[in-house]
Amino acid sequence: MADVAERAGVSVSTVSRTLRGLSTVSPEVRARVEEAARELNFAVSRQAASLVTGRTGNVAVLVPALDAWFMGSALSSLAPLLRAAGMELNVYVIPDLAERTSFFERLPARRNADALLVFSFDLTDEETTRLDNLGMPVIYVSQHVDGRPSVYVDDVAGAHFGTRHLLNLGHRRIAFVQTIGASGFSFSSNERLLGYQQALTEANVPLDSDLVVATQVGDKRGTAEVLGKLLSLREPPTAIFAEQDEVAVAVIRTLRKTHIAVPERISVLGFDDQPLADWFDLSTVAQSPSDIGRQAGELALKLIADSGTDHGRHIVLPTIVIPRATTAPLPSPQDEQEVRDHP
Amino acid sequence: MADVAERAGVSVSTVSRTLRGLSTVSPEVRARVEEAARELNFAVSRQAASLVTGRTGNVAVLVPALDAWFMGSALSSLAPLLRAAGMELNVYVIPDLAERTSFFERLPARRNADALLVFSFDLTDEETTRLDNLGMPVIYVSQHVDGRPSVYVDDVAGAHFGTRHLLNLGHRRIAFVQTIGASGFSFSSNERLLGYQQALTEANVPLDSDLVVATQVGDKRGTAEVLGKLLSLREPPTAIFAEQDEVAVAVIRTLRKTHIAVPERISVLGFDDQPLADWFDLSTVAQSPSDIGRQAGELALKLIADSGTDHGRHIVLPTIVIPRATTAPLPSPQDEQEVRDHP
DNA sequence: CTGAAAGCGCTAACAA
DNA sequence: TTGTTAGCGCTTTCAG
Repeated sequence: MADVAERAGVSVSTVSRTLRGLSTVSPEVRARVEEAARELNFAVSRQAASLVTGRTGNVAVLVPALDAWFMGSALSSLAPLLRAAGMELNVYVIPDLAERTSFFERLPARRNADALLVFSFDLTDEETTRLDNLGMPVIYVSQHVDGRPSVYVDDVAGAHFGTRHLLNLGHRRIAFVQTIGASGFSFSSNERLLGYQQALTEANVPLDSDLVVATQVGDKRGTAEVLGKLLSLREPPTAIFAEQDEVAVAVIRTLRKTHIAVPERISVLGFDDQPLADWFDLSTVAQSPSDIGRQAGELALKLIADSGTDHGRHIVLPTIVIPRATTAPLPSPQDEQEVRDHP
Repeated sequence: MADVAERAGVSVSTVSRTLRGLSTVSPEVRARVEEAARELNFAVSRQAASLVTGRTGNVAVLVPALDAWFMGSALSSLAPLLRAAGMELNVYVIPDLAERTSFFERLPARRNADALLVFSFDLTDEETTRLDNLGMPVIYVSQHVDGRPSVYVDDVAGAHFGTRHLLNLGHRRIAFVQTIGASGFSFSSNERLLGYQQALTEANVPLDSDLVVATQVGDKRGTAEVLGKLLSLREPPTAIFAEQDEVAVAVIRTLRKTHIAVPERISVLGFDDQPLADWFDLSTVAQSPSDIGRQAGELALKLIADSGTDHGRHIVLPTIVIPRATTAPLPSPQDEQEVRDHP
C-alpha cells in the first residue's frame, strides 16, 4: 500500500480511503490512486485490515458433508450472495464424530469469521452453548434452536400436505418410512412424522404403529426388510410416504423388483424433491434448499451489520406437494380384481 | 494473548511459542500456558499471525458450482485433509460469466490464501496467465494445463476401455453422445471422444460421424431429438456410449418410453459412476472425484510447504469400467428375430 | 529456555 | 480533503 501511495504521490491513508470507496477523496486523487493500484496489481490484505477493524470478511458454514444434494444446493445459492456482499465463504466439513468433537473443542472459526451458519446438525445443549460464546452471530439452518436465529422448512406442514394428498387419492392405509440418519445429523424426522399423524387424525383415520417403520439411506437390505414387514401385514398399506426421496426411490425399486406395480398397486410419495425425484418421476413434497441458503445468507449479513437486532428470529419456509407418476388414486375393488387377473 | 501470558506468568513470546508447539519450551511452562489458554478460552487470531508470517492458513478453491456430484465428492474428501493440516477451506463459486469476469479481474483470493485449486474450468490463456501472477501455487483439477500442476483422470483411456467393453460384447455400431456443457465448464469431452475413436480404430470398426452426437445435460427435448437421429439411421446403433451418466440415464428413459428395451435392444454405457448410475443399474466408466480431491489437496499442501519443487507435475488418475445392467451382448440374429416377434 | 522489542499492512482518530 | 500517528495481535529476531 505504501508503494501505491508513493506512486500516486499521496499518503497511505488516502490510498486506504480510496480503495475502501470512502467519499472523502477528491475525484482527481481517486483516479490517480486507482490507476497506481491497478498498475501495481495491488490488492488490500484482508488480514491486515481485519486486524484493525475486527471484522474478518468471512462467513463460516458448518456442514456434515458436501456431497449431499441439500448442502450443494444451499451453498450454491448462498455463495454468490456472500460474494456480492464482499464476503468470503469458509467451509468446515464435519463428517464424523472425531471431527465434530475437535471442531467444538477448538472452535477454529473463532476470530476467523463474522458469522457462522450451522447446517443440519442435531446439536447437544453443550454444543449450542459453546457456539453461543463464539463471539459472532450463529445462524441455525435446517433446524430450530430456541432463542437463536434459525432458518428451516415447515416439516410438519409438509408431511401434513403430503399425507393429505394420499388421503385425497382415497388411501387409508398409509405407511410412513422414517430415515435413520448418521448420528447427530438432523433429518427433521420427528416433525415429519408428526405432520403425517396430524393429517391422518384430521381425516379420522386411526393411527397404526405397524405402519410406521424406519430404515437407513443406502441400506438396501434394511429397506427390503422393512418393506417386507409392511407387505405382510394383515392389512398392508396402499400408499407409502417416505420422509426422504432417496428412501422413496429405494422403496419403488424394491417394489418393482417384486413386481408390485407403482403406483397401480401401491402409491409412493417422497420428501425433498431432489433431482433424483424427477429422474424417477417420483411424487414428492418439495423443499427448496436454495431458498433456505439464500434466506440464511441474508439473515447472516443482517446480523453482521447490526448485531443485537433480530436475534432469536426464526424463518420458516414453505413446502409444496409435487405430484408426479408414483401416486395414483386408490384402485377401486373391481380395478383391484382386474389387476389380480392380469398381473 | 497478553491475557494468557499474564495468567501463566510468562511473556507473550512464550505463549506464542507454546501454542505453536515449538519444542523450545520447558514442559512445566508449557503446561501452565496451555491451562491458562484453556481457561481463558483463547484462540490465536489467524489474521494477526498471518500478518507477520505471510501465510494465511487458507486454501482457496474455485468451482463452477457446488450442487454437482463431482464437486461435492471432491470437496468432501479435500476438506478433512486440509483440516488435518490445519488449513481452512475457502470456496469461490463462479456460476456464470459475470462472476467469472469479476473473479479474474479482482482476484479476491490474492493475499488471502496460500494455494488455489481451480476445478473443471476451460480457462483462456489470459486467465491462466492471470493466475500465474497470483503469487501462490495454483493447482488445476480435472483439467490439464501445460507446465502447471494438474490433477485429472485419464479420460482417453477411460473412454477407450468403455468402448472396448461394448466391442467385446459384440457391438459394432456404437454411438457416442457428447455433452455440451455450460460455456467454459470443462467436460473433458474431446479426450473422451478420442478414446472412443481409438478403440474403434483399434478394432477395425470404421468411424462414422453420424454416430457421434451432442446434447446438453437436462435438455430432454434435445436428447430425444439426438436419439431420434440415431434411431433413424440406415444402420442404427446397437449401443450408445454417453460421456456422462446423467445423459446416459436420460437416453435410457427416452428409449424405454419408446419401448426400446435396454439392454436387450440397445446397450447404454455412461461415464462417471455417480450415485445415479447405481440407482438406474447403469453400466458406466467410473472415475473417483474423491481420489481427485485428495490428490489435489496433497499436492497443494506439498507446494505450499516447499514451493519451487514439483511445479508442472501432472497427476493422472485411472478409470475403471463398472458393468451393470444396461450393457449386454449384441443380440444374435435369431434373438433379434425373437425380440421382434414378442416385443 | 525465556523475555524485550521491532515490526507485519492496514485503519481510525486526530490535526492540519 | 489530506497527512500523521498510534496501534490491531501476533511472530521473530536478538539478548540474556
